[in-house]
Amino acid sequence: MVMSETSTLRDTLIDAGLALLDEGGMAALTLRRTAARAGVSHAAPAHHFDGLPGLLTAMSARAFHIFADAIFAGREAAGPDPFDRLLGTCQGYLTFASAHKGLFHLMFISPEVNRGDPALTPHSSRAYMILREACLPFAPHNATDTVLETAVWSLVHGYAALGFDPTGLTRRTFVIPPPFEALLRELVKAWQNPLAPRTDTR
Amino acid sequence: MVMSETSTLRDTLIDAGLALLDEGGMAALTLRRTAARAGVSHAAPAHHFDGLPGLLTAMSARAFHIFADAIFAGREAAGPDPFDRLLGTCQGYLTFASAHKGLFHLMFISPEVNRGDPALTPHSSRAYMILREACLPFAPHNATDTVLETAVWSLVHGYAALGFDPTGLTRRTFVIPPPFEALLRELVKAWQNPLAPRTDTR
DNA sequence: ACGCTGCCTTGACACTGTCAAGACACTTTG
DNA sequence: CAAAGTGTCTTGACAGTGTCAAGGCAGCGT
Repeated sequence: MVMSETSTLRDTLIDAGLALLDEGGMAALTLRRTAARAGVSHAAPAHHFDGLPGLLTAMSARAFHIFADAIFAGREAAGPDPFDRLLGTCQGYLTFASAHKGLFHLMFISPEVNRGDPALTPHSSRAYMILREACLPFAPHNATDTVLETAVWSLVHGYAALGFDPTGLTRRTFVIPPPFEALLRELVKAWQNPLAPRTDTR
Repeated sequence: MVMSETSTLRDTLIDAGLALLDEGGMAALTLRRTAARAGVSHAAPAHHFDGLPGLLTAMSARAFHIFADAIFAGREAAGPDPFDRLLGTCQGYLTFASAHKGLFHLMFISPEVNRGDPALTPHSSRAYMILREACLPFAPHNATDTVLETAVWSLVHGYAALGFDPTGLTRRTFVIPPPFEALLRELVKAWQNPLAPRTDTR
C-alpha cells in the first residue's frame, strides 16, 4: 500500500462536480455525469466516495472552505469600526449566497450531504469563529454567551435563504425588501445601548 | 364537459403525496409511488398535475395553508401582551418546522416547486400578514416600514433552517444554542426602547 | 515467480419521470 | 336515437439515475 499521495482522481471528481453544479445547478449534478466529465467510467467514483452522498459531502467541505474565505474577506475589507466589521462579514455571507447558489444549497440545504462528517467541521467551525469574532465587541458581559452570534447567524441565513437579498436573482415578493444593513443595525442596537441592560436569557 | 366538481382523484393524490412525505421524507416522495398509494396507474397523475413539479406545487399550497393556521394558532394562544403575541407566532413557526419537516422543506427549500404559482400566493401571503400584524405594535412610526417584519421573518426562518431549535431533532452543534425567545427579545428591544429612536433606514 | 491488493471497467438491476397510443365512459351534437 | 367527441385512466416503452457484482490489470511484497 503506497497511499500514492491521495489519488488525484478524487480531486478531479470533486472539481468536475463543482463545475457541473455551477453550470446547471443541483439538477445537473449527477454521479454518472460527474464521472463522464472527469473522463472515467460511471462506477469509478464508488472507489473514492461512499455513493452520491459521499461526493456531495466532499464537495460541501470544499464549499465551506471557500465560504469561510469569503466572509473573512468581507470582514477584513471593512474599516476598523466594529459594526462595519460585523456588517462586512454578513455581506460576505450574502454575496457568497447569491454568487454561489449551488454551493450554498450544498452546504446548508441539501439533505443528501452527511453533515457531521468530520471532514466538514474544520472549515465550518472556522466560518463560525470568524462570525463570532465579529460579534465579540457587542457582547462584553459574558464570554460564554452565544445569543448574539446565534441571532446574527440566523438573521443573515434567513435573509439569504428567503431570497430577500436584492442583489440575488430569485426575487419573489413584489414589495422591495429593506437592505440587510437596516436589519443588522436594529438587531445590534440592543447590545450597543447601555441604557437598556439585557434581561436574563431566561 | 361537466367539470365533475373538480375530480376527487386530484385531492386523493395530494393526500397520498403528503402521507408519503410524512412517512419517509423527501426521498420517499415519488410520482409513481404517489400514484400507487392512491390506487391508480403510474401515469394517472399527469392528467391532474404538470409533472412532478406540479404535484409538489399543489402539495406546497396545502402546506402553506396548514402553516398559516399553525402560526395563527400560536399567536392567538398567547396572552394579550404584544411581545407574547409575536413570540407565540414565531413559536408556531418553529413548532411547525420541527413537526412537519417535509412540508417545511417543500414550502421554502425544494427547488422543484414552482413558487410564483398563483395557487400558492393566497395562503403564503396570509401567513405573512399574520406575522406582520404581530409586528405592528413595535413599528409605530411608519406604516410602510417593513424592516422589523423582514428581520423577524429572517430571524425565525434562519433559526429553524439552521436547526437551532432544541425541540427539533437534527442537532449538529455541540454547544446548546440559546432559546429563540432570547434572540427575539433582543431584536425587539431596539424598537421598544424610546430612548434610542431608530436611525433612518440608512 | 507467485499471489495479493488497490483502481478501474463493464454489465446488469431496479427505479425514476415522461411520452405515445389505446380503452372506456360520458356528454354533446346531428 | 346514433355518431362524434372529450375527459380520464391504463399500458407500454424510453432514456436516465444510483448501486451492486464480476472481471481485468498494473504494481507491490514475499
